[in-house]
Amino acid sequence: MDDLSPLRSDTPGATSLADRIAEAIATGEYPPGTRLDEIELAERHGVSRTPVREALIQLGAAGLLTLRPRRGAVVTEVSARQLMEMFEVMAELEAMCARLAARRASAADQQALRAAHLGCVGAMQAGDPDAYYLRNETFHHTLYRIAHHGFLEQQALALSRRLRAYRRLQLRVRTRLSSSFAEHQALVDAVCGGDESAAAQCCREHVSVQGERFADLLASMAAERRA
Amino acid sequence: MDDLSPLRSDTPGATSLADRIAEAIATGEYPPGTRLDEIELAERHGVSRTPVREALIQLGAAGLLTLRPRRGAVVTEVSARQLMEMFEVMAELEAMCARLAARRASAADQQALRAAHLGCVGAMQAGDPDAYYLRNETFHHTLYRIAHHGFLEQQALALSRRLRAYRRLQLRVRTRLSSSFAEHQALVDAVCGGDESAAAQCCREHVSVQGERFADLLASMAAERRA
DNA sequence: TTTGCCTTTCTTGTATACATGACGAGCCTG
DNA sequence: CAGGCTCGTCATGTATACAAGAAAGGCAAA
Repeated sequence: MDDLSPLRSDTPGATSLADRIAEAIATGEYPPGTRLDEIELAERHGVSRTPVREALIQLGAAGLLTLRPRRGAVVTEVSARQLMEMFEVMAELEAMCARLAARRASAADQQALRAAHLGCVGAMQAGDPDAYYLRNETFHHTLYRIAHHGFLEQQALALSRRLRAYRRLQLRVRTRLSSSFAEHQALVDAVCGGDESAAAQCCREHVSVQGERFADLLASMAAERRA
Repeated sequence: MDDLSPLRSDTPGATSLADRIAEAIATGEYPPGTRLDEIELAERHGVSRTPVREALIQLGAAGLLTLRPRRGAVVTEVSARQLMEMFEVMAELEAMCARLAARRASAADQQALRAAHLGCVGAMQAGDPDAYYLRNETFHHTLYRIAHHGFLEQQALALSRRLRAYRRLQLRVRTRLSSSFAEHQALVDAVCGGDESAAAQCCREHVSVQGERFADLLASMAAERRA
């Protein structure tokens, strides 16, 4: 579990209130459009409204919540179009990571990427979607890290967090897993082979495909929710 | 003046407290490393500590401030390396904007970009650095807008805000103005000519050059400050 | 019955009081 | 005299009280 925002808590064990709420959003406990009541959150977490408000503001700044003055906080609803756009930017950031990784990754870095990829494969073969979700996240985070570009890593992680709830929905689409594998494999090969443009292109396609699938899924879910 | 974060205030005239503090950071009133005292800010703005804290948290999430628990908020200090990295990501985002703009910009959009460019030229010829700073900002914001990609525009604006204080320092480097002009001109031509890759490449170079110059400047300023 | 206004209630926004941890000054000791 | 420890002071973190706007429900009039 990665913590929210650069201002990381001093005590590694204790996750911040904002993190816990973000986690609840990511897991779908608070679906998009859910209105978050400050008092309820305060009681649930055993604190007063003040820290709750501060957490909500943080999440609002991160884009996970939409705060309307005097009207409370709701989990940000993103349209299919917006989601596509977010995935497009994510693709570009990851492509930049891939390009840099192909150029800069050390042998150990390459090994880490391969290991993360194998983790995905294992989870896929075990047919464990939850494990795959986590392994896949690790794989992408590994890519960000081995680009050796601190700020880019931060930005990629931030956007990745914001898309987390939607990425989780990917688990429902069974066919995505195997095709995702092939795409990861190509990326690993390109990065380890030092082929910058191939790595970048791989990434763009991989994430873009995800974006399209998610947009479809979201649209169908929205229809489902209305029914 | 653009407002901070997607949660924009309801009353257009009234700038939020966070915006005012951000402005003070951008203008250099609070240089990097400055410690912001909650009580002092509260008194200065005629409010209590609560809204001040909320503003600080917002700015912390945006990256302008670094909040350490129990140790207060300081204006984020970025190293020359970090600054370079931020400009590199900015370049990539702008390149994406340029690529999209070259593909999607309408005649009116192209006209708007040309107009913004002429504004820069006018300010440059008038020898008014402050005006140039504003016109230049408008030019870039216009580019973001005519890419017709809402989320990308948001991201670009956010990073642009974060770099604002450093962009302002550009004014000191006299020679930047004229070379900046040529770069802008090339970008305008590429976008209006619909040449995606040329537009993107232009942007990357333009912003990267800025990044390098700023890194130099920052290093010299840091040395100056220590003396 | 429906529509518009008013009132009521509830939530958010702000202020203030209190608790707690950090930093520094001063003292004691080696 | 130097170094470390302790205590005091102050800023931050949290809780609570109060103010004010928004939404919902009821009442009256058409």
